[in-house]
Amino acid sequence: MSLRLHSTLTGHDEPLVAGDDGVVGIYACGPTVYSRIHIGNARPFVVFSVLKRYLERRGMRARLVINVTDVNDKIYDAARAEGIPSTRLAERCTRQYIDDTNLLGLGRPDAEPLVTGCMDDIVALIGNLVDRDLAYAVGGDVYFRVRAFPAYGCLSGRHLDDMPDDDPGERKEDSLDFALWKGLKDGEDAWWDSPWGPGRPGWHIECSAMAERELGMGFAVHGGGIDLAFPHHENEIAQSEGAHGAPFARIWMHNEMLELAEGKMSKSIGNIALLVDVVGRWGPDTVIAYFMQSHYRSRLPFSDDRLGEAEAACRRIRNAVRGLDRAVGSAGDEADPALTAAMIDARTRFVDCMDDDFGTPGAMAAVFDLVRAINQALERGSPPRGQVLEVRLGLVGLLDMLGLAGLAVPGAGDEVPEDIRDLVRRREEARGARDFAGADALRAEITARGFELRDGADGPEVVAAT
RNA sequence: GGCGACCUGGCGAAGUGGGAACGCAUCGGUCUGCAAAACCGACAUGAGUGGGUUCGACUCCCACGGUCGCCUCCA
Repeated sequence: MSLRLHSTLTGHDEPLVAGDDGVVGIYACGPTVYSRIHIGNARPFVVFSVLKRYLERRGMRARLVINVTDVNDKIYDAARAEGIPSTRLAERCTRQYIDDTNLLGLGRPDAEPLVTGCMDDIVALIGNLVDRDLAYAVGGDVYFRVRAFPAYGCLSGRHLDDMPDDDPGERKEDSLDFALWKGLKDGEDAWWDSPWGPGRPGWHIECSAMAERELGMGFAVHGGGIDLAFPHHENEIAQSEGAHGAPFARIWMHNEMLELAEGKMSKSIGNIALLVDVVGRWGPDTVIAYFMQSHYRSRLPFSDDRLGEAEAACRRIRNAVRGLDRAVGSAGDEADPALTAAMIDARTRFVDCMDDDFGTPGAMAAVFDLVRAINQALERGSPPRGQVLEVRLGLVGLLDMLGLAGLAVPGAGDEVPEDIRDLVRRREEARGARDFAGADALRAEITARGFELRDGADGPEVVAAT
């Protein structure tokens, strides 16, 4: 069974196949760096990072490329508003983007090209298109001649005849044509030389150039938010396939948008929640679980309630791991066959779901079924140490494929300070003396300090309140 | 106006032409000095509405209603 992914290009699930070098090349459009990224921007980062992770855990080789757009009108505007050079703003925001996404603990992409670092590739690609008469220079700008590329519209299902036929303005031959190179204008403080004069690349050409440079033509997966399908990805196809006469990307994988009560989250609307704030408040595991519990092609409501549910779900998994860790010490000697069966069943269902268009919700469901089986087994008796360790390893293996292995790691919050331990001891003494009023006062004190007391059969347990 | 998606229990959310996963919440139980936490169990005779195809549809087709996205910057 191989992994299949839904492609926007065909409207169907397509088999994922590695390139000739055995590597699955994945390119995802990254952020434009003019402010901190919001939680919506994080969705493709999480989706494609976890996709790569899953492929590698399944023994495939994958190369993930997520670019950084560090030249753009919005960067000029934001820098002007701040009164600093646009290059400085872009550098600062790029660093923040790296810092913020690092908080997720999903690792870095294999390559994160900057537009400013690929100017030669971009100029060469534009030159190629001009040579082929697919582009024309006029007054310092260069435009792509859309009607000269017959397949235009193949990705978004649009037909040229349906497109609005506006006034093309003074420079463009046709209103549909889009800019490959924008000549330097007043107020722009960063520019590059080109055969057509000083200026900067258009928004779409950069991704064509960077994807080809990092992955070659005909790579496996090109991704990004569904809102980029048109015109951005449509234009990328026109540029790259126009220049080479060869397929650009085989599967176009688009994630849906985050949704708020007021509509989708967008910098333009201003209803944003910054990734750094969301992760800071809920922690990386909750944020990743929040994404993984819905399918990447579904719109996903964003709210405190949703994150709160994800947190509760994470807690359920953490508790099962804690249960296993406790069971290692009190192990019996009779293996629990139902537990082993549940382990195998969960792994099979997990992989089936993941292979079917990256079905992370079904994969999560498989994890929860295993969690219940673990809890039931531990309630029934004490499985032997070997089985406990095997199941723990299996569970962590599944979590790791989703980027959630952190749920099995005792967090820093689990380290209980000595003064708290002392309060617990004093409460136990009070309880032993049947001084329940004193015991309850001490419990309130522990709670007030941000810890949660859990009385169990083996005595009290203290964990950091979440 | 053009293109497209979606409508599943209180909420979120999957899969599937023939038993409607999973999570949250709720309720019942176990545990406890009492709680909390944790765990266990229960929880949609039904999938926006109306037709059609089929032995049989939530799952396919059509219509209607509703929600939303793209068509301009957007993950």
